[in-house]
Amino acid sequence: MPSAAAPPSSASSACASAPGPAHAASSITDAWLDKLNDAQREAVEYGADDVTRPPGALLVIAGAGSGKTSTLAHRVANLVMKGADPRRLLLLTFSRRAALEMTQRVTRIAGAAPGVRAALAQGLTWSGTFHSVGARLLREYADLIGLAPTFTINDREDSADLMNLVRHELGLSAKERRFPSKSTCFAIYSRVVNTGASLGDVLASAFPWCREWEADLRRLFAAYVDAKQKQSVLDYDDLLLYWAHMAAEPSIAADLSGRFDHVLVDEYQDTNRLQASILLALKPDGRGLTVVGDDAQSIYSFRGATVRNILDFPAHFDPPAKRVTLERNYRSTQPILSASNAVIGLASERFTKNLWTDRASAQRPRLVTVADDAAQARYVVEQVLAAREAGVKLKSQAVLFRAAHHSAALEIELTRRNIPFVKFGGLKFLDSVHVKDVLAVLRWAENPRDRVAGFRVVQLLPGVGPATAARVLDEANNGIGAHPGVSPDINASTGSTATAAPTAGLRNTPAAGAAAQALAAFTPPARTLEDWPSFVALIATLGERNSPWPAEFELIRRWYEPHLERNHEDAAMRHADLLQMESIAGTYASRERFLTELTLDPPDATSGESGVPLLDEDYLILSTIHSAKGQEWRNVFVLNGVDGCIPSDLGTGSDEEIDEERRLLYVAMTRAKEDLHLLVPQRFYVHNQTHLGDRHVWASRTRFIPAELLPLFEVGAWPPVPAPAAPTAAGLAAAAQAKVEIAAKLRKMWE
DNA sequence: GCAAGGAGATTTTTT
DNA sequence: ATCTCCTTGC
Repeated sequence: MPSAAAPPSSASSACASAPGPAHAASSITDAWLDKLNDAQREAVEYGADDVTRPPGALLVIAGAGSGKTSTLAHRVANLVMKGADPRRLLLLTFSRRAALEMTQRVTRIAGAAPGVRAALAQGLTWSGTFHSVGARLLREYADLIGLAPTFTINDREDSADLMNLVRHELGLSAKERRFPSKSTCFAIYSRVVNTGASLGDVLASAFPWCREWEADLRRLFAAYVDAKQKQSVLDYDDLLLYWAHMAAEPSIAADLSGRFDHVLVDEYQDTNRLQASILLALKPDGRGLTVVGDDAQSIYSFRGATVRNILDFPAHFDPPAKRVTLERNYRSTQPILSASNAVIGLASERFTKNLWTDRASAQRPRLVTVADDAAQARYVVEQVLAAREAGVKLKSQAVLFRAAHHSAALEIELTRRNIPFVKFGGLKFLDSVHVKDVLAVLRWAENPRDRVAGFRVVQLLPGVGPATAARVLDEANNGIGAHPGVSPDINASTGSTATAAPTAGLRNTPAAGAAAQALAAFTPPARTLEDWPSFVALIATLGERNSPWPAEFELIRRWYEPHLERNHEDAAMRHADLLQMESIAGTYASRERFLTELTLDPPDATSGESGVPLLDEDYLILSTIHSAKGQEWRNVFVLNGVDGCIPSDLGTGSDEEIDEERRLLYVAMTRAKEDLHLLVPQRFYVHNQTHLGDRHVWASRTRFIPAELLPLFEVGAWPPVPAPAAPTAAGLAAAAQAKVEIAAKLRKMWE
């Protein structure tokens, strides 16, 4: 086994000293690979005979349910068995969930060889999302590229808030015609960064209604970048952008790419240009590079992901990348697969894979018409309970939907019936005000230049609004000064970071101390006087780092309590959240780790009113289709299979968008192993859509299942036997109409 | 001049 | 549930 003290860059010696596992493993190698089919085995063994000379690039096209994760895990395990140093493997996955699963599976698969298992357990350290790996590398190289090593990371909301601050400073909010909202501005900026396209092109293709603002937006983005650098703050895109520039910098590139012998990427169809450029910079000739993906499951183009990455991959290299296609599906029954294949077969762009399975079944996927949202919820609950009676755990059943709020009615029904569930996607625990407040205090303590955090924190005090907060922050900043290492060139493509003098990086203690002193000297408004001293004391304590890590969190929570109670009716519930967070905080090694990892890998589940179910408890899965990627369940329910939901009203602008919505339905359907239910509510309730108030919308079956596909489904209605008084479509329309009219009359009384 | 609270509109999907 | 605009009150 390689000695733990070996520096990462001394690969060959580490490998040479590790003949044990390779030899011990070879005797069992064949046996454990026998479970793989020919294509999988080809992908696993490609170029693995001699791990000291990594082979050219490998592209694995892996259809839904074709054992993609397992194949990737086997490949990693095989490389390690053949002597590759696990610490020199870079494993990039899409989500934290996927990263975790990968690590576990590799460990399990390699478990047959004890030496390998031990090597993996402590060695497979470079495994994570692009963003989290980027953050780690940037902290390591911060001094070399003029970043403060204590930089904090803004999530999307924080980034939009910063965009907003900058927008006000530039006076762009006071235009006669309304300027795009902060989140739109940020979305445009992010798209430019991630696609590598020009601002003009992005506006024309994705934000045509903002074209008139191009010049102002350009000014805004320049100021935004400037603000981030002055504040030592990075947004999500920066983690990739700085990484890409760093990897392209000759003085750093050799060291950076030299530390990884093999780079393996999962879900490659969901990467964007910027991520592809990082990979190419790390492995310019493709040696040691493996990417796995499925063009039919590309569902993140709204984030700049492009299928072209996967389609163009082989031709990037000379000789072209080796290509292996996995077409055998191990997950679903034949009827489910046939229906899914038919749906994706109607895409305007043809996909070449033809998934097959030998899992026969008489049960076709069900296409169930229900009256409305409420009936849909009742149907799901009854079917779920019936399946559980028959021995199917709640955990093996999932309900999938296009948009997070589509499950609202179902959540109410589940809560009413006391059925535990966990919801993935949509609003996060971290998005709630109280959690963000507390995190802002932490972030401000960690990085006193972080204006968004400070702005938020100071305004928690009664009597402090935007104007006073701005004055306080200006005072505090005067005491700190800009980070000396700021290199304005880093965002320019020609940026020469070589000139950026390495700095020791301002440790935040002096900066935070200076900020605290400025606060103490500040004269707050009269209404704030009472709360000021304890606030200053808190910031000073955090700045001096007088209390050890999780205790800091408790200090903040105790300080925050009165403000929480003053501002929120439901303080008790929110307080419980904070207590829960406090216990989570204890599981992180330091304040910095806690902040970084919470921002990059937020806990992605929220649960029903009854609180988070215990891990060993059984619970139903609710998930957006996006968050369901890579998962599988025995029974799957897809909600709202109607036009306007899938495809979403907002995603029907272009043919490409429609095809992406189609792939979304395909992804949803292919999650099911045994039983698939597609729900089609006839009537859809829209909230606050017009000034007339709420209204019902008549929906029709999704255009992705046209009449000619119906034979592939078991078509039916629920409840099966309509009650005698069941309203007709016309009756329902009349009722809906009457409701609106009565509501309007009642309002008229007071006009 | 500024903070605070209310009304009304608006909300896909995520690292 | 949140953002923005508007009014009221200090």
